[in-house]
Parts: sequence; structure tokens; C-alpha cells
Amino acid sequence: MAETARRSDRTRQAILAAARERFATDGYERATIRAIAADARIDPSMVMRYYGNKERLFAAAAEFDLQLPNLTEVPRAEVGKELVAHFLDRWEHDDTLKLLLRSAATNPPAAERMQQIFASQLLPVVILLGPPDNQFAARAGLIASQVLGLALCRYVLALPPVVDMDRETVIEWVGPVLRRYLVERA
Amino acid sequence: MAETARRSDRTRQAILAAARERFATDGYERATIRAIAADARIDPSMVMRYYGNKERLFAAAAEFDLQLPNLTEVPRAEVGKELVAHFLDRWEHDDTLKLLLRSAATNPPAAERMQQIFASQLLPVVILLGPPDNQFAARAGLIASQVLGLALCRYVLALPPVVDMDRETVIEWVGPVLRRYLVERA
DNA sequence: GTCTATAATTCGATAGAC
DNA sequence: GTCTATCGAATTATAGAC
Repeated sequence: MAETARRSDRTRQAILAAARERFATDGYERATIRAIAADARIDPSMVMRYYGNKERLFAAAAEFDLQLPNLTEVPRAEVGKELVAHFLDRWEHDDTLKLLLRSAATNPPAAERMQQIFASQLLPVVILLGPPDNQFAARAGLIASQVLGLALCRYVLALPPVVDMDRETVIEWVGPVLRRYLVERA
Repeated sequence: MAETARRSDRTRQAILAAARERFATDGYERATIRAIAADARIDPSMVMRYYGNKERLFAAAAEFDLQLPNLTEVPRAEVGKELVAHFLDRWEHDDTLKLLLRSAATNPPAAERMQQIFASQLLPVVILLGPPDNQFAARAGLIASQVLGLALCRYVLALPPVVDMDRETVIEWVGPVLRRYLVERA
């Protein structure tokens, strides 16, 4: 029936949304299926029915696309700022990166997923824009280190000075760093 | 008795060393008192006897001193590289920062400890060396973001390109960034 | 100081009625 | 599709014998 199909889809989505929130705030081990089900206002056994087990639920919740913008049209001087701004937006409007960051520290599959995301989505951008010095991987890794470190301090550890910096200040400071990692010679 | 006092001290130290290792590799929630006791080759109940509960054991294991060097004598141009080199050494020879990093993602007390460490140990260095622009806190936060991001990618997430970078390459790339955050004008 | 036994929870997962 | 009941395992923590 189309009626029940739509309803089970809504239930699926409710579970996924609740799972994302819980995993993002508590990390993989502290987020319990019971709590996720309670947030979604459904029975815990429904979570198992739809997703089989906790690991598969997490995998579904950790699906993520960086949605990196096309930087080829952006002036070389602005390319770093553009990148920082994009990441800031991406974090503010989507919990998935926080989820991955929190969980990857203690959950090996989450760490692997993080590796995949940066290898498959960030590296191509670096290859496209960076100088042909065969240091693409290192450049992508360095960008990841600064970007993830910023997210870690701002959203996970909540270091006061990093939390208090407004958007423009962050862009002004970190933009040139990413530009250096992305397109400048070492 | 001096005899038993020495023995209980050794036991205490064995527990602490095992705890540091387990917390560093597994994070707070996955590291169990049983596993720590097994590593230290003592009975689990001894851990409770000496440290009361898991939280206090963690607090003891998370005691950490960045041991930041005196940078006032270092040439301004080298100050960033010196800082990166110091952190790399500190990580290689001590698990405590990895322990904090892994645990802080899901354990609030660990995150607080991280805040304390950077506020009480890194901020003074920035105040001492940075330009008098009243941006000390922001500078310290930015340094923390890059340094912790590097550690996260290299030791926790194990992003291949960041793991594969040798010491000199890291210093060459990240040194100038830390110098900028530490002493340069925005 | 050391160890056994176990209490008290909590969690992921399953079985089965409706 | 939904819910109740519960299993089995693991964990922190305690009580108490030796």
C-alpha cells in the first residue's frame, strides 16, 4: 500500500534524524538505540527492524557529502577564504560532520568513513587546483588537519576562544592557511 | 613499612601506565577497568581500591604538562617550526595527549581538561610572544586548532597522507602557519 | 594487600503476540 | 507494522573472606 509505504518512510526518516542528533552529541558508544528511539518517538525494536543493528544504523546516519564548491572560477587569492566559509556553512547546517568527528575518535568504522570522505571528495579538488608538484595527498591531508582541528575545537571541545570567534574572524585567519596548503609552494 | 609502601607504589604506577595506554587507544568508554587491570597484571578490584572509580582513574591518567619550551630566545622566523617540532616530540614520547584527544570527543571531563591545559599552558606563551593586539586568546585558539587537528589526523584518524608525512615535511608546512598565528598581524 | 563472589545496571538483540 | 517481554552479555562497583 502506498499509505503504509509512506508511513514507514516517515518512520525511517525520523529514526535517521534522531540517530544523527544522538550520535553527533554523544558519539557512537554513548548513543543508545533506546535513546534514539525515544527521541524519534517510536519503539526501540523498530530501529532494529529497519536497520538491523547499531552499526548499520550508524553507517546510514554517517552518509555525508562535503558538497565542495567549484573553485576553478574563484580568484586564486580568495580560494582559501572560500573554502573556510564553505566548511563553516556546512557545519552549521548539518550535524553529520560533528557526528563523524565525535565518533571517529573511538569507533574505527567512523574513522574509516572519514578517510573515505576526504580521499574521495577533498583530494580531487586539490588535484584540480594545486600546483603539479605531486604533493596532492600531503596538501589534502594538511587541509584536513586544519579544517578538522578547527571543527574539533569549535564544536566538540568547545575551546572558548575558538567558539567565540565570529565567522569573519575565522575566515580572515584560516583562509590564508588553506590557500597556502592548497595552491602555494612549500 | 617501607617495603610494602614501595610495592604499593609500583602497583599504582603499573595501573597508571596501563590506564594511559588503554585510554589512549580505546577512549574513555571503551577502555574497561578489567582490561586495564589485566594489562597491569593485577586484580581489577585493586584499581578500585587505589583510584576509587573510573572517573578518578581517568583524571589521574590525564594529568599532562605540555612542557612548552622558552621561545623568547628563538629567532622570530623559527618560532613556528620550533613549536611544531616540540609538539611532534611530545606526542611521540607520551600517550597522554592522544588519550585526551580520543576521550575528549565523548567525555565532557576530558574536554574540560583539554580546555584547562591550553588555557593555562599555551595562552601564557602567546601572551609573552605575540604582538600587543589583544588577540591573545584567538591566537592561542587558532594554534590549538592546527596542532590538535594535526594530531587528530595523524594519530587518531590515521589519514594516510598525514601519517606518511615525515617529520621534516610536517615542520616545513605547519611551522609557518603556527608562526603566523603566534606572532604575525592578521 | 589480594582475591572471590556478586550486586545493580545497562545495552544490544531476539522471539513472538497482536 | 507495532509493541511487550526478555535473553545474554558486559560493565562499574561493593562486600567480605583470607
